[in-house]
Amino acid sequence: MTSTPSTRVTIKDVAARAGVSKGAVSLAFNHKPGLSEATRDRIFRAARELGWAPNLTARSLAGSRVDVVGLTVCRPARMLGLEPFYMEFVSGVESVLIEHSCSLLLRLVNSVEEEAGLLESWWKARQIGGSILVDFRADDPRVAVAGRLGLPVVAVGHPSLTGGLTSVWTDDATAVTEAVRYLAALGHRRIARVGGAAALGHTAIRTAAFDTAARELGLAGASQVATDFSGAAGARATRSLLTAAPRDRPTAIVYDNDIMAVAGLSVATEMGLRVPADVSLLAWDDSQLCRLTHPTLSAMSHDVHGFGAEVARTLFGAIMGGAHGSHPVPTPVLTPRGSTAPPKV
Amino acid sequence: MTSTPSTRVTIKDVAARAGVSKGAVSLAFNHKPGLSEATRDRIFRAARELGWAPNLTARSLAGSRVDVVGLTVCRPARMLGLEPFYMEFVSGVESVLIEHSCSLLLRLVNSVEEEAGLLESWWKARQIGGSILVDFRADDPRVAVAGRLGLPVVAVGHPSLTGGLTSVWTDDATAVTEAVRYLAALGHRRIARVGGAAALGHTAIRTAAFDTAARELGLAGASQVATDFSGAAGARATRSLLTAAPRDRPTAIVYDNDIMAVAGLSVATEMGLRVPADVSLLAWDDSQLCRLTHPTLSAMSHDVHGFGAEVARTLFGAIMGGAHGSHPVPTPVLTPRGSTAPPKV
DNA sequence: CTGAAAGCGCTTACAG
DNA sequence: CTGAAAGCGCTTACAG
Repeated sequence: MTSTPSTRVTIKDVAARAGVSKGAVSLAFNHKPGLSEATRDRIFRAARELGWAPNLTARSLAGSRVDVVGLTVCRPARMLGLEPFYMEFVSGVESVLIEHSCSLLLRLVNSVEEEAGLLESWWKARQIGGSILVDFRADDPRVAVAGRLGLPVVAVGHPSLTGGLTSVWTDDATAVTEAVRYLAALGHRRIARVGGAAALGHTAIRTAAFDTAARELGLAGASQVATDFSGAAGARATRSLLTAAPRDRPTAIVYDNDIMAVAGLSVATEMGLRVPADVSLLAWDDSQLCRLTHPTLSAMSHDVHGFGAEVARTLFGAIMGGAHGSHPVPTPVLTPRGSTAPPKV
Repeated sequence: MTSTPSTRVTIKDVAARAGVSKGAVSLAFNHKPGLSEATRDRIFRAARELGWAPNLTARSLAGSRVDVVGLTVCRPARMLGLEPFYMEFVSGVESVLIEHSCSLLLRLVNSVEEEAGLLESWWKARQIGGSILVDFRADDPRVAVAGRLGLPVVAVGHPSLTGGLTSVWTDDATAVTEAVRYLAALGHRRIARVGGAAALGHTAIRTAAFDTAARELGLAGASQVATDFSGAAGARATRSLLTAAPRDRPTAIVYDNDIMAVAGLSVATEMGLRVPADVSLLAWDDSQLCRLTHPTLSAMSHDVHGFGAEVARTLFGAIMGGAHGSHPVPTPVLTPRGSTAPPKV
């Protein structure tokens, strides 16, 4: 055991100890050809003995690549903690980053403008090699910024929102349609949707799809309301929907995430309505939360971890210069549980 | 508007445009004395016109500091998404980092050993200027690693767990004691605790405090069980507790987080028990989730965002070379809601 | 108050 | 298959 010297050991020390040049050490650690097996071994042994690892800062400066990818998230902090979606998404991203010894630079921001500015700073400061972009809005400023800078990105969102950037997306329109058809097939006619933040592109897509599906099925009693994704907003929306006269009241409600569905379930219970006998509830995203309620919540489920992994994989493609176009991931599928049933009328 | 040149602009270009040396530009951007107001202005104008920002990679190499702090989290990904605690904690950390233009490097890992190794890699690779350490275990290897490397850290955990590292901690023992006393004051004698992962130091502290409090109050029917913090485990533990014969069954249950309390509430409902008439439930951490259930959950509440902010502040102190010792943050306080009441016997 | 030079720790052609 | 040199974009003494 060699004790760690108090002064930092550098590539020079390793080269000296192995009896080679700095260049040779560099070749060995970057797995490049041009070294004999024996030399390579000597170098790695010397490095191990000295406890040396390449200084990634220096490597970035000298080379070109940066082993860090960015992720900015623009949602109120209080709400984020309650969206199981994000942490699962991040864990999926991480699972792929780790294979590339790459790290995730995370930042919570307050506006898309700030988000666009941060992207530019990070890129100009060479802090990131690429970035993941989520929560697209109409005319999102990040599209132009990424294009102008030549920043490698992967946009999480439908191609219609992400202006030609490389994208990975979920077919929300199809999923919403399936949700509505399922409830209609159970016999529901008055179906409501408690949607997410109206400013987000994917909310708009779901809203349009819901309208279309309701029209095609001739559902006169269909209605929608936008919220901010919070449990409190979901509760409020549900309360307002359920206080209508029984003959106008929806018999089924679809939610845009699962936290609002959980809140909606409480409201229904508190109002003395039985779920699913009096009202059916359908959640979205389907985290573990949906299996913790009573009754359990039916949901449109989604492999969020896998989604994150696919996004990371696509980003590496973009950084390497490949990966263009749009990459759909599997559409959320209906998972019926205890909160949906034919209406009892 | 100057269009952005396709080749990267550097400090040299800015210096040339402002008619000064690179050193002068450096002084200006680091807010160091030694430049006339006029020169400073010229430099900033030139930088703005060229759209230049310092390359942080080069700055780190040349200087000493690194504007990135690390955070490793060792919990199963699936569970993380459901712990509102983490995202709120991270958002608190971010709120302080932003003031220092500092970024957060996040990594999910699978073991403390991996965590300790990662810390060493990050530090040796000069990727971080310091790190936040959470979820301490008995004989945690990170204590030695941080000490040996001289890595500036702040350990989130009771001083008895963090081996002399600078620490920020919550007085869990006092909070547990308050929880037990409150339930006892309501008249409960058979109180159970559904704890978190046994391997974690703070779980051990809570377990010991619960035992002591129960003994001091002469609560013969007190019992505890360890879980993995997941809703599923919380549900299982609750079901097992509540299937006991009525005269042995606990009349109150304290949980180590709120997701398990939510799961416990469902189980009680599903078993036909009324909350709080038949059994009182007390959650921990108190995210928004506790206000979304029916009845709402009483909880030991905690400013998790503020906790994260304090941790980040302390870390900056440690990086600057100050900040030693242990820093307690406010103890969680009891927030009574609809899930606790005197036992109906 | 300012300029020229050395150096941070690597990588990358380019010679040998 | 290996070595010596230049350069990545900054900061920091050290002269002037």
